[in-house]
Amino acid sequence: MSTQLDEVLVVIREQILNGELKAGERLAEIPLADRLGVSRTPVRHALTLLQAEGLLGTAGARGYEVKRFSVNDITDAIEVRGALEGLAARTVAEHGITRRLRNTLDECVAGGDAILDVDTITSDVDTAFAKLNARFHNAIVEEAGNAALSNAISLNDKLPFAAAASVAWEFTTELQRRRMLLRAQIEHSLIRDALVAGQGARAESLMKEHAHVAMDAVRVLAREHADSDDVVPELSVRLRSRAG
Amino acid sequence: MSTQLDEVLVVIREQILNGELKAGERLAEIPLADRLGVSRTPVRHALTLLQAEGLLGTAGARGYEVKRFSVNDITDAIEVRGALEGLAARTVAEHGITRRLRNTLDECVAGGDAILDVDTITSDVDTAFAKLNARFHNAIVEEAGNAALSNAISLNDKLPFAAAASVAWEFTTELQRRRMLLRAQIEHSLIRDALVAGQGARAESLMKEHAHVAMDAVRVLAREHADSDDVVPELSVRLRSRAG
DNA sequence: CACGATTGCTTTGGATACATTAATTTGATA
DNA sequence: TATCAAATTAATGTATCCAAAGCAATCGTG
Repeated sequence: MSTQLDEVLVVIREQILNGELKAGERLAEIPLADRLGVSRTPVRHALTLLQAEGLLGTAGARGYEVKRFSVNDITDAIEVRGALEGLAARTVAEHGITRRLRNTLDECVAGGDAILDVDTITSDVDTAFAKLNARFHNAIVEEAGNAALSNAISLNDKLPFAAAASVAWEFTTELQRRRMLLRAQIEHSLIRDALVAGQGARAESLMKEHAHVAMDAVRVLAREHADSDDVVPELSVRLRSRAG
Repeated sequence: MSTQLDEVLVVIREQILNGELKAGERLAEIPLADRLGVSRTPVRHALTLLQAEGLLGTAGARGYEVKRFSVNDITDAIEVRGALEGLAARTVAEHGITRRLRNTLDECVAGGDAILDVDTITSDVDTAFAKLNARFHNAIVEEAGNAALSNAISLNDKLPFAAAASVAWEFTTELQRRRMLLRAQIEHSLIRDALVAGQGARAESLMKEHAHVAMDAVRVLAREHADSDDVVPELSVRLRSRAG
């Protein structure tokens, strides 16, 4: 069962991502509440939470405004994810991988091989790969069993395009898509190997390097907007909708 | 000017840390609001934020409860800080240290030398050192200029004893205190050197290792409670009050 | 004509009242 | 006596109302 607060939270997040709420735009409670058809109460609540998430900043002495995100802001957030997931990978390797995680990772790697064994990388393919990718990353983080780490990652994942689930991009050429997915798949396989072998330092550095797949993808997609703030809507239209 | 929400937030945080609100205790809005002399509105607001901070968990389908923190939870959070500050240090080293940061770090190191050049480490000494320590760490993180990173660190710092400012402990012996502070001071000096020399990998690994000072301190202080949950109040009485 | 102050309007923060949902207790039946 | 169901109670979620704090605009004065 979903409360109004949750819905408002989700809707505002989406509207920030798809550019319906523009960067720098001031968010007043009353217009928002009217537009969403609820009272000010859940809206106010949502705004403070979104500020805590880093999607909103304070607008002067009064009210909030949508934060601007440049390409650098996005790649910075992805690098943070790399550092955190790197710690997760090292922890898992040092504690010894469990049978359960081993199975999950094997499934993800095998599934990735199966998905990518096609002639042309259609948009369905990278949508499917995105799911596997998210499962792979989440499994490792959970297995680390570090609550503070999970906390930090889930906060970071709320920033635009920082989440590991954001791999499914609308690349312009099929070659780009293929190369990025193959690279990710190979790295997944290596990370699994390092975890199985208990190679903590190697797992960590592989995972940090692995974040560069997403960083490079963002840079390629946003090349022409490198210095501009507010590339979020631009990138959003190129992020395949992965509903369900 | 401080709003009611901010005050309530601070008060509840403190009461969780000093054990006035016990781990596992269920937090209902009305009693809390009564006790704090405000309405339910700011209390509800604060509770959701504290949940986002990781200090509260959900109690079944309804309401919140104070999270339990074991020694491992605390050291885990400190290790997360190490990973994040490690990234900050590497970033700063790779971008090249600014004159401004260089000055700040030099001041912190020199200040630490001066503070520690005494016959006996009184409790005032480590209180003073804690201030310098916080300044040292904050300066590096800020200089990295990564908003997502700052975000993640400030979230993590809200977990019990995870913040770099939590170095001032009530150790039982003067020898323990001296050894810990000297170790921290030496590492600060090395980190500064690595940053100045542009040695990114070294700065990162030094910073990660540096977090182990705090981890070790927590373990020593909480040795007798290693397995118990809810060591937070126990540690809190041993954390020197650093008001001002 | 310009600058400042006062007044009025807009907007946010807080409290209270109302509705809705979960939990607990009591009663009835097996 | 135990279990299940229904009803009552308690607590949460939402809306509206009230007060206080900014911001703007207009009017007055220098």
